[in-house]
Formats: sequence, C-alpha cells, structure tokens
Amino acid sequence: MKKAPTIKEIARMLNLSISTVSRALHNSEGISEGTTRRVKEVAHELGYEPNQTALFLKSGKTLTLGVILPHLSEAFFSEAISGIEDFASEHNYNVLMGQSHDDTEREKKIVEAMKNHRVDGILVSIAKNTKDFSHFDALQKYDIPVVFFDRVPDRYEANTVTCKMEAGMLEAIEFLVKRGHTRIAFINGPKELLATRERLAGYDSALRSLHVEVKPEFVVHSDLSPEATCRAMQTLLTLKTGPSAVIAFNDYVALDAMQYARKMNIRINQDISFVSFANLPVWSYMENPPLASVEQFPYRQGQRATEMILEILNTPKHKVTDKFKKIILEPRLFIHT
Amino acid sequence: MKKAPTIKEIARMLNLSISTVSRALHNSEGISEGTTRRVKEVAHELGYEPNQTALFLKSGKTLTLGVILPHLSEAFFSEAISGIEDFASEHNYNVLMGQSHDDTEREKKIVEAMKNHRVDGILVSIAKNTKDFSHFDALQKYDIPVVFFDRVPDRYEANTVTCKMEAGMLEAIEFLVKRGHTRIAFINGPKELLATRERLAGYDSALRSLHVEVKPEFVVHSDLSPEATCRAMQTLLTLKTGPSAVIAFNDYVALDAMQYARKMNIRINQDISFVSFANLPVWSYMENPPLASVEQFPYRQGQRATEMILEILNTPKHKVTDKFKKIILEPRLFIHT
DNA sequence: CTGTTAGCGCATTCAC
DNA sequence: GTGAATGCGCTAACAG
Repeated sequence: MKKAPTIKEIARMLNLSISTVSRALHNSEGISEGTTRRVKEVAHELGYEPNQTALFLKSGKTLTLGVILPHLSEAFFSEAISGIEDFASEHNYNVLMGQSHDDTEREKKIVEAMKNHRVDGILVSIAKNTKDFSHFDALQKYDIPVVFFDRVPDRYEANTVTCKMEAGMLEAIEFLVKRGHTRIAFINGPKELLATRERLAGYDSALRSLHVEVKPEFVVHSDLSPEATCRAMQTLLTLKTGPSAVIAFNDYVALDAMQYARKMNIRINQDISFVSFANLPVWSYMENPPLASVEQFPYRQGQRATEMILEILNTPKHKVTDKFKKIILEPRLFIHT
Repeated sequence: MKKAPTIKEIARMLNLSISTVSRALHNSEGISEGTTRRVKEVAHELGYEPNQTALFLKSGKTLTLGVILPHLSEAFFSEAISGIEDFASEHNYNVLMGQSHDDTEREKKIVEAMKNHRVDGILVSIAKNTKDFSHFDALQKYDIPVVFFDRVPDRYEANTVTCKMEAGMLEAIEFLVKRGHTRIAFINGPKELLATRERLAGYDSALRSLHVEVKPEFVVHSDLSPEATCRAMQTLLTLKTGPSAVIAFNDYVALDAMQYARKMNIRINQDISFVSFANLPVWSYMENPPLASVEQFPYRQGQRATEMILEILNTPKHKVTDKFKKIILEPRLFIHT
C-alpha cells in the first residue's frame, strides 16, 4: 500500500525543509543550483506530482469545469462535449461530466456534486423539463459562473451559446420552396423546449415571408420518443391533402418519421421529401437521407461555450460587469448529395 | 464577488465553534437539538455545501473516477462512458473525462492531470498506438488503481473488462456458413490492436472448426480510416474469385466498405453479404444494414468496469491481493432481420 | 453539550 | 540560501 509522494517526503529524503523543496520545484530565486537539481531528481524519481486538491485550498482554483448534459448517447451532445474537452484541455482545464437524463432532479444532484467539488465553472445543456433555475442561481453564492449552450433557459439572465434556429428554419424552407414545395409540414418537438418555440416562430415567419399558405394542421408535435413521432407522422399522412415535404425537429425524429413513412409505402424524397435539424454524421452513409439538414455545429458550440466560460474566469473580479454574454451561431443548411 | 460559504462562517454567525457546526451538520451525538436545528437552518440559507477538496486532505478520497477514451465521437465510447457515469453517480462518484484522440502523448498528459487531481481510480480504453504502459504503471505509486476496458493492454498484468471476440467471430461465421457462405472475407483492423489479433484468431479457428477453406487473400486490413477501408474493399473486389460475404472489423468499417461496394454497383446483402462488429444504434433505421452484427455491449462494459474499480477501492488495504481481475463478457450476434 | 487543537499538502511571508 | 510558521476548510481526538 503506497501513498502519493509529497514535498514533505522529498524534504525528508534530502534533509531539507519543505519550503526549500517547494521553491526548488518552482525555480524560485535564491535556491542553490545544486539543491534545485537534487530536489528535481528525487521528485522525478518518486514520480511526484503536485496535489491539485491541496493547491485549491490556497488558490481557490480547481482547474476543473463541470459539464451537464441530458445524455451522451445522443450524437449531438457527445460531439459537443468532445469540443468542450478539447478546448478545455488545451487550456489546462479538466472536465467533470454528468448526465441529467432529462430529469430535473438528477440535474440538481449533479449541480450539487459539482459545487462540492468546487469546479471553477459549469457548462450546461438543460434537461427537457427544467423550468426552475434556482439550482443554477445558487451557484452565484459560490462564485461559479454558468454558461448554457444549445438547450438554454428561456429568459434573458443567462450566458448562452446557441444556434439561430429561425435562420436555419428559413434556409430549410427556402430550399424546399425553391424545389417547388408549398405543402410543407413540420414535426416539432415538445412544447416545453425553447427550441420548439423558436423553430415554430421560424417556420411561421419563413412561410409568411415566402408567401406560402400556413396551414395549422401541418404542424404536429412529438415528445421525441419513436412512438410519438410515428403518431405525429400518421396524423400528417391521414390529412385529406397531405404534405409534400416534412421538416423534422431533429435527426432522430426524422429517422423515426422516415421509417414510419417507408412502412406506409411512401417513397422517401419522392412522394414526400424530408429535411431535418442537427445533421447526424451517419447521414452520409444512408441510401436515402433527408434532402438536407440544418447543421448546428455541436462541436463548435461546445468550444465556444468553453471559450466563454474561460473568458469569464479570467476576467479580474473588479472588472466584472452584470452583462450576460450571448453567442449566436449561424446554422448552415447541409444538402445531402 | 461572493466566496463559497464555509463552516467557519456559519460558526461566526451563530457564535459557535466550527467543530460544533461540523458535528451538527453530521448529526453527531451530543449536540443539542436546538443547536443542530439552527446550524442546519443557517447552512441551508447560505446554500452551504461541504468542500470536497478540503475533505480529500483528510480522507484521501476525492470520490472522483478518471475516464480516458480515444474519442467520444465514436458511439461505442460514448455509450461506454454513459454506462460508467450512470453507475458511478449511483455510488456517489464523479467522473473526470479525457480524450486521448488515439495519441499516446495526450494519453500520458491526461494521466498526469488525473494524478494531479488525485482521482480515486482510472478507467481506460487505450490509444491505438500505446505500447508502453509506464504512465499507467506509475499510478501504483499513487495507489490509484486502473481498470482497462475494451481496448486493453496485451499483457496479463492488468485489470480488464472485455468482450470475448473469438466467440463473437465464431457466431458470426456460423451464421454465414448456415446461410451457405463459404467464401468469407474479413476486413480486419490495424495490426497494433489486440482486438485485431483476437478477431483474426477467432476467424481462423472458426473457419477451421466449420471445415471452411481458409484463404489468406481473404483477410485484408484497414487502419480504420475511410480511405484505407475502401482500398481494402477494393482489394477484395478485384480478386479473381471474390468473397460472397464480408466481415467488417467494426461498424464504421462496415459503413465505408458497404458504401464503396454500392458505388461499384454491388447489391448489399444480395451480391455480397455483410456482417459487422459493435452494432451501431442507427442500423435499425437503415434500409440495408449488415445482415447481422456482433453486439459488444459498450454500456454494460462501462458499467462492469466501474463496478470492478469500486470493488477494488472498497477492498480493505490489508486484504489486497496481487491478483488481476478479469471480466470477459459474451458478445451476442444481433440479426438485423 | 461545546470549545480547542492538530493535521491533511502546499505556497508564502517572515526570520535568520 | 534556507528554515519556521501560517492558513486554506474540514474532521476527529482531546479537553473541559
């Protein structure tokens, strides 16, 4: 049973005081070259690494960022955290990760654990049902900044990184209209999500600005489960005058909707065209992907969010303002084939 | 600029000593009910959470597990870490995450950072080129146990969780032979990986035991890049007597190989049948997935690895043995109708 | 029932 | 050039 080496141990081995060892390791002035060398040798020999945990007591910095996501199994989020981790590690930060599984209670627990660990800052994509943000607000008492990305609270008081969904929707609809579609349906997501409302607003305004008739029955909802998506698709297919194109809330909804349509003997992108949000990497391998999808750059969003929080952390306290930071990325319509 | 509340602050506010506060928060014996209540009230009011970092100094436990993976963008690994995080958080452990991007140098850096943070244990799937394990061995000095999963070192001295690849290969080949295939090719992975050698051993022994002729030219390699996979597939397609079935090292290789074949006007699973390893969740949505794939249960592997490391952490020091723990899971052939 | 103190690992201020 | 002492937040052993 070993114990991690400490400066104390090094000091004892060399008959030095711990402060000398500490200074030697930091190349401080006023330590003889010989001592410095010997200290470093022994340190290396023992595989000494400074104890970040002890350092925190002095510095108040853990060099750790907390990341809270709904779930990693969704490609969007695993790409995002990949961007976060890459950017963070470039700047010597570590990443503590937690999945809320779209459950507000778990989200609260994770926030608490991260408070316990005194992470320097937290990046979050909130759970589907989170309406109350008091667990995040409580972080102010700990001087832990929070940056929300993608799934952000529907209120102004928050640092956020998002994609301009209205713009993405406009691009998608312009694309379809150019191809001659006028009966454009929309399978939207759960009404609690801000993203749902934004996409709907984009849908309405895009259709209006392009002078396409807005039919209320063309907008249906899914809670993102395969079953709900199939029901939504079914609703669309049983309309007397059905849609010629369907926009899906995201790629998973598109997958389920397209599968259901295929089962109903509808030819994808011939009888009904599809356009989707988020752009799964696997589309390129599919024989019949949606005609296009709105790329939301999860990796980039993660990166930018990390950049934002590091900027906040590096702002000297006396310069802190009350302004909230907002980054809004432009999505891009990615046309398949 | 707030600072995190401490027991000291609570003590000052109530004119108590810090030890009384500490005891009250822990419901220790011998504290008057009134005091306990008042302490808890104030603690709640301030949003007090104990400082895990300070606790570590005493207990030597950070309640944090380090996880090192090649990259999260691969579904296999994001599923695995999902299993790790779920199991860990159930047991009040947090997860510190790092991506090696299949680069041994980055892997070393991550190990060092995790040593700095004094994680209680580390779970790893090693980088493709890692041959030297001294950075992991050095963790012994810190009494930090390591459990390898999926991508494990090719030596005995390691705690490992893996899938029995030979068995998976046998199942896959049995499946193909039953369907009448005798010309079964294999696109294997990079030779450095243990998984590559295991699959090859399984391939050879399965063919032999089923009395199918082994043709050396039927085994080709890919470094897992799309280009290499296409070249490998091309090699197979230009054989005078080509294969009737192809087994792919993993799903990504299968995707690339199938796409290439399609481009060459080969009808998937008619002209050439495919079987793959790993079982991407999206197969179920594809019109022409491989006939079958060998499911390796990444989520389960992550869970079991976490279970193993927690078991090691909870073993009293005096009971520690030198034995290495090994868990070998049975893969399952998943047939895509 | 409650207060005082030591110590975990380290950087740092003050002595010599 | 180097050592001794302090304090970061907290628990636990020891005193009352």
